[in-house]
Amino acid sequence: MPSSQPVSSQSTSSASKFDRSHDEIMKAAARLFRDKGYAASTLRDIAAAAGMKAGSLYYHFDSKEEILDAILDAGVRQVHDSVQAVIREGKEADRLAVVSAAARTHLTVLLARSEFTSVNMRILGLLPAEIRARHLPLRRAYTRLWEKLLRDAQRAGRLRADIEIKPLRRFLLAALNSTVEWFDPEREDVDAVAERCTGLILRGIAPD
Amino acid sequence: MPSSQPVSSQSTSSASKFDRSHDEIMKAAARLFRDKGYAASTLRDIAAAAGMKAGSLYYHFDSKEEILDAILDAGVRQVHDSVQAVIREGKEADRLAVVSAAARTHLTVLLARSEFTSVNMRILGLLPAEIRARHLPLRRAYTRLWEKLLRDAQRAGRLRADIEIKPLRRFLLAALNSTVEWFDPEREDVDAVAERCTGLILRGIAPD
Amino acid sequence: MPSSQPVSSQSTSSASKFDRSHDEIMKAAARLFRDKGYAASTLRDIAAAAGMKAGSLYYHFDSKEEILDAILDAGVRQVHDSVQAVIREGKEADRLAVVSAAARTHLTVLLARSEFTSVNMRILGLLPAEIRARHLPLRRAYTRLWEKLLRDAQRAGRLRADIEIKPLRRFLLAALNSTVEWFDPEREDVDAVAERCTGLILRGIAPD
Amino acid sequence: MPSSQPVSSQSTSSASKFDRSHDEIMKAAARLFRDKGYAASTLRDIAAAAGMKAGSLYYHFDSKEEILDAILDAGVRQVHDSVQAVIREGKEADRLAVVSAAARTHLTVLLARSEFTSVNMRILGLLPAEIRARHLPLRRAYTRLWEKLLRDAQRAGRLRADIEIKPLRRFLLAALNSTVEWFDPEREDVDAVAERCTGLILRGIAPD
DNA sequence: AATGAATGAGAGTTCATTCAT
DNA sequence: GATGAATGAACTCTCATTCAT
Repeated sequence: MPSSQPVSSQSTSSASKFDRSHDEIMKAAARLFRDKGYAASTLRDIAAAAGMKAGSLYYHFDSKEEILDAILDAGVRQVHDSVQAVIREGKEADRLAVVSAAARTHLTVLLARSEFTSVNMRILGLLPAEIRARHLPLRRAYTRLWEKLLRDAQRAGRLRADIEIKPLRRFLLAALNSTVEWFDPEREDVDAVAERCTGLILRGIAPD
Repeated sequence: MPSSQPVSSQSTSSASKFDRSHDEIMKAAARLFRDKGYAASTLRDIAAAAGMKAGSLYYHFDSKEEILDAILDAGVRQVHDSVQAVIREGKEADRLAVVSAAARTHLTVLLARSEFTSVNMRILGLLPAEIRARHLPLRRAYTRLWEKLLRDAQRAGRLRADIEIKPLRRFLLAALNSTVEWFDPEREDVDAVAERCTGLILRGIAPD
Repeated sequence: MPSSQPVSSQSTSSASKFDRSHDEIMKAAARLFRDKGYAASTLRDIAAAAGMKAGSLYYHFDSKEEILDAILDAGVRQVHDSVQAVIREGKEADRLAVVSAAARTHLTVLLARSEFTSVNMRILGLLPAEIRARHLPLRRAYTRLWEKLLRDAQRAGRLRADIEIKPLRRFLLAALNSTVEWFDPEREDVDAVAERCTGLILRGIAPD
Repeated sequence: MPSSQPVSSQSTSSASKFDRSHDEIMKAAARLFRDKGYAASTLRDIAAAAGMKAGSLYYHFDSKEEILDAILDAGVRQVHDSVQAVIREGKEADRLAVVSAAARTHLTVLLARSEFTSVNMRILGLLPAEIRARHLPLRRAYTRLWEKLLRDAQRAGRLRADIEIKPLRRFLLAALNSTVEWFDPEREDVDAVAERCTGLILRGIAPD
């Protein structure tokens, strides 16, 4: 049962000590989950990375799984909301340009803005079915957002007509998410990567 | 120190008892590692899936890590050799057609032929740096194979001239590998998927 | 790398909970190691004897071997310091009387005062060379203490002149240590045993 | 229930393959038990040292414990018989000289002639009470042999009158056995060691 | 709000033992 | 006579979790 406690992306100084620790834990856990996976990340690791001892985590979360839930939840919410905003803003624009903008946004949130979104993309598929199931509804909402976007583009004649939407959406998002595997924020620029990726997705590799 | 004991893809009845058990263990472990990750897969799980008890695994492997090493090694070797063969056969053919064929082969091995290749693609990035390092040389050989293939195509004018090879290779392989996340062998046809993927990669989603 | 945390011989009520448990574990382990050997003593045995569960030992020690190290270290330190004190006090006394007093002290520490010293004497020789090597320096310091003591006595003409020091020291200490094999604190008096032993060592069994 | 299969001290070429393997196992096991203790010596180690595989041991012995029993048994029997022979030969001789000869013989068997005797001296005290109990009768026979020898010497006025026999026997044998801890056959001569030891035991360390 | 100290379940691993070949 | 292959029990060790302080 993922809940939607608003995760303060930047722990403002006005936030309570509780909220700050809460965020610290989630960020620390997210980084570990993303880098080593859920099972391989111990609560002692997480606590240490958050500047406390393992037992203290239980003041903020009821279990390791609850930390994971909070992270997964926040991660999907963040891309979803960001991409939805872009789509809304693009109401009048060229449909293909919106697809392109949405892809760029997805990549930006994934690679630069949220430590939570990348956790989703990287480890959700490896988690126990039971946990995954809890997060399906939210994921579905996001995939439906994309399928609608793509269907609109196709209807507007801005997408190759012979492409089936659902498989396309799957491939498209998976391809975007796969950047997580090799992207290194210290060596690369998110915008440049986004530009390249969308370019490839729109026009492919073959010469015209 | 990954070694290259040839893993008999199908345990023939002629193989010794040792070889059959050895293969059974590797396959069982590969399936579990791919589905739940390395840390979350227990030796008891693996043994049960291979039809034996946990202690018996040690007659065949010295440690859990050694099982992993054998799997990762076999997985890379298999795609590498398959794709290399395709490239060799395509000596005279159109360079872009060879890229397309290589992609199809990569996908086929990944999704249908080898239980070991998919383990690589799915969990290598989550493994401890120390383990990952052991398998880097082999991975490098495979990525170099692709980069050469792509560079040749570009020189032949069969690839958009403005694309940088290394980032392209990264995105291309990651995109192909991402199919592992959603591909369901019981509901989909590998060839159809390969066709769609290569189509998208070659020409993109935008209408001409 | 044996360290020298002072082991409180009697866990005073003023000691912290940690220190009390730490000592309890060392004492329990020492008794078991001495009676059954290192390999035959399980962590469950030790934990039970110390009033806790196996896993809890790891809050106090990093491994079974570390417990052993701490015990061996404490054991040698205790005889060494006790005997050294006796030698210092005997500065002015008859050299042979000091040897005799040192032997008595060695026996007293070994049989009555320290649960750690007897572990050394009984199982050190059976431990893996690697472990033994770690404790050699400390052992050496103790044997040198005795050799100096004996040499001084010989120079003072209080020891048969034809005896070689090193072999004597070896035989002497081994003979004293061998009492551990049969001494039963419930049936015998340490002082009486010490008296008999030193008598035999000084004058032998033959009538004058 | 220790049995008395005659252990061929030197595997004569006339011995059957069975007997040779049987002896090989006992010797290999004895060396390991003496050097590392019973619990720390694995059947795989023993088998390897005897030139076979673990499972093969069961063709010769029913269990690890049975190997131990055979070794302990043979060890005591050997010193017992050797010392008894010396005593018999010394019927007419000076009682103290016989004690001295017995000690020399004990040391020779212990350090040079039998790989089985030293096992007894080194690890019997660490074994489970249940095993130890099985070998008590034989040990008793040996200690009684010595006590009689010493009592005779004392009655003949060749032993200090104020010495109690039983404690003396305990100390004497333990002291002799303690040589096992430091004796190195490659660096020392058994006879020389025996000479020194008996000298010390007879006359002590103090000058006359 | 956090920690020190402990726990119990289960992890990877070892090993005496078995048995078909 | 001996081995290859397996087993089950028990080992050392890890970890999520608890709770008094």
